[in-house]
Amino acid sequence: MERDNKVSITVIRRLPKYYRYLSDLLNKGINRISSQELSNMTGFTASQIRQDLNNFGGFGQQGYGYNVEELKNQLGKILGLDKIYKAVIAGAGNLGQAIANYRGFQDAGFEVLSLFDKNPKLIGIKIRDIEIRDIEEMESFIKENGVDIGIITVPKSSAQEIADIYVRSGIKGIWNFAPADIKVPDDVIVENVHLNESLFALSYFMNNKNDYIRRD
Amino acid sequence: MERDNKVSITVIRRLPKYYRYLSDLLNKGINRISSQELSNMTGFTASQIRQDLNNFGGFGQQGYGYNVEELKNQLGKILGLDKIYKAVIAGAGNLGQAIANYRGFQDAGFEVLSLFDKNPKLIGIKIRDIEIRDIEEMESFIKENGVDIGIITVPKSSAQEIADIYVRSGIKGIWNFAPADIKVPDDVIVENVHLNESLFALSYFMNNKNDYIRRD
DNA sequence: TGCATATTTTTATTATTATTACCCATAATA
DNA sequence: TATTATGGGTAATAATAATAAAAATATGCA
Repeated sequence: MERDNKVSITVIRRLPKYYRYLSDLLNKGINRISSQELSNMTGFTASQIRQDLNNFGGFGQQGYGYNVEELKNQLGKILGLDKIYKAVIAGAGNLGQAIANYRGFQDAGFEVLSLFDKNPKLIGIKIRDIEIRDIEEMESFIKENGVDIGIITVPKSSAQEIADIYVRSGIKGIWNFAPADIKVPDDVIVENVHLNESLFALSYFMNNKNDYIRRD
Repeated sequence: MERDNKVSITVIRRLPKYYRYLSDLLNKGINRISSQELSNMTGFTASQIRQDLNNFGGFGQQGYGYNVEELKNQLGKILGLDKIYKAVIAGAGNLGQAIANYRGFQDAGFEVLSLFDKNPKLIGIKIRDIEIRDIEEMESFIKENGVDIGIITVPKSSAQEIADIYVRSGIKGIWNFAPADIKVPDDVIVENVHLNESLFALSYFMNNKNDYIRRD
């Protein structure tokens, strides 16, 4: 699916939100939606929504709006949610277990094959049928099973080390929860979830209610 | 600390990252840093860093750079990290426990006073001295203890219900992990952590390596 | 069925916002 | 004291979003 004009990251970051609302609509049995209605739901302007979607093709119909199911499927395809991803989690602490436990990711096509930890007390335990294995076995496990995504839920101090193992094993996507910026080759994608930064932003907004430009 | 010109959210979202790097530098005993060096570390341009910081005052010195400790303290004050916040967590599942367990938040001044859940099997258990209480007691607990921040780690279906309790109890800041957009009055700040959206974005980037404008 | 009118997307244009580049004053350094 | 480093401020550029105009479809009614 080649496109001439590259899409900006700000647009891409909105797509999952559209996708979520479309899923909700579909569950409610609604099969037709206008950009104006989507605007009311999401808080983005109707024109922005139309422009965002038009980056990827004309999914709408003048005078009609968008077909919910079709648009959801199209966005799913754009986001790559029509595929199955194999993932592993490095770090079987609370956060790693929380992710392993959450059914939502599996439903979206992200299957956690195994957790890994160095703590002998955790090794062998199963989280909802997902076994915790020795971190020493991780590299060979990834290679043998063709894992796509590596999740990092270890402490900051060993995050880079884990990232290096992932890269060595051929993983091309890393979901990083450690509060550190890890270094990887250009062809490996890192998506960070920096909870600290989110919490600090909340703190700022609470303390400076009128000193920033609000945009819902 | 009144300022004429409001600051954009994109700037504010970068501040916690600067703060993190400055903390790292301070821990390494480095007490002087230039915008160029910060640029090399963070990936933002030096010019952007200077402009971001200048929104809040001239913390640097021409010909010298920035004093790490002073800049860190100033950013901390701007972010509101010079205060102590009392927080509670609604939802004592894996994610709630993960947050309660993470020392980093406490070190930054965010103290979790209690977890709440409706599951009788969890009530009474302690996570690192933090007790899990019956969700029925949450409202009175918040009022009695003057809680500042409410964290939501319950399933999507009860997220709004919890938010309503928080609002009724007088909480002014909500950290929401449920994959839903909750509705609150204007004076209540909601900071969302939508893990689904982050994961979907990762999926997009993995599938469309050259179709978006990369900006580290 | 056919026409007039309401909707609603698409495309083009304009306005706003964000980022980068540049110059100058100041401080460090040798 | 000369040279280099560096941030602050301002101007220029680029990116993003909003607006307006245009085209296509649906809907209601005679």
